[in-house]
Amino acid sequence: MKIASFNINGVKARADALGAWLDATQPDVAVLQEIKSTDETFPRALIEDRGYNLETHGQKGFNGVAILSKLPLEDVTRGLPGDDDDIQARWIEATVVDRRAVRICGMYLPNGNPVELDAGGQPVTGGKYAYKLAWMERLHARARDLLMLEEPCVLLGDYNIIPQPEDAARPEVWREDALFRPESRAAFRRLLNLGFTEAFRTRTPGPGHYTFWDYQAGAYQKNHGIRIDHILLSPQGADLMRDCQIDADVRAGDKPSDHVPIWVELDA
DNA sequence: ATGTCAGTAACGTACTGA
Repeated sequence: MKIASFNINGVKARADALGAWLDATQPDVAVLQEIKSTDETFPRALIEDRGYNLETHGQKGFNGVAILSKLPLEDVTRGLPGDDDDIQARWIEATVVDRRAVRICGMYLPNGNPVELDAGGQPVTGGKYAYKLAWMERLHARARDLLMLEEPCVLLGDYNIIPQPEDAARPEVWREDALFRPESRAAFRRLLNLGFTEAFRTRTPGPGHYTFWDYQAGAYQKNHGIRIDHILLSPQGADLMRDCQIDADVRAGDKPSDHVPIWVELDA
């Protein structure tokens, strides 16, 4: 079972690029982020005409996530638990059953910029950085509950976290950014420390592997990228891993997203 | 040195969020 994540930066603006990638890569399951579309205005035919089932969790103008799958999507839930007042569309879950049942959790983790800290160095309440860190607390709680099921589970998407200096071409540029601040990286480590495996790094160590390049200043041509899209596997999921790759060449296509897909192949 | 893009409100173009 090939399971992919792709921040497409606007599904309606990305019809050609998304269609071409689906045709070329043929994932069994894919999660999308930043669809920037409501459920009603999502271009469903783009997905369904290729034989995929589709579940969306959209929002007008920004954010928005979706899951598509060649097999049926079961037990679909929308929204990250833990804050009923949070209206941002950033989380969707579904179960896909082939030889094994796999729980798929697609996320668009908050960016968190600008970083606003008070005189004591604490994130300012109501600010975007505080929202990011609070969202990661809720993610930790959900991830802990999912681990207790002791089943193959995949948490994937745009984490908006640069885990280590080698995950940025120029880490010094990101030092004070919400994607690389110590609090953000510590929250990501706490997630891993629950017992999840970061799929890409079990197979490909070292610098130079990125999933995002800014549209500005020729970042892709200079390979000034960052690795912020990740796939985390529960222990039962990690047992099944066969491969994990970043489709970096997608960034060189026509009208590309600023992110590229990352995928994992499970023996499931 | 600078450099972009998608979507909104609204039909110009400034604004938001990345």
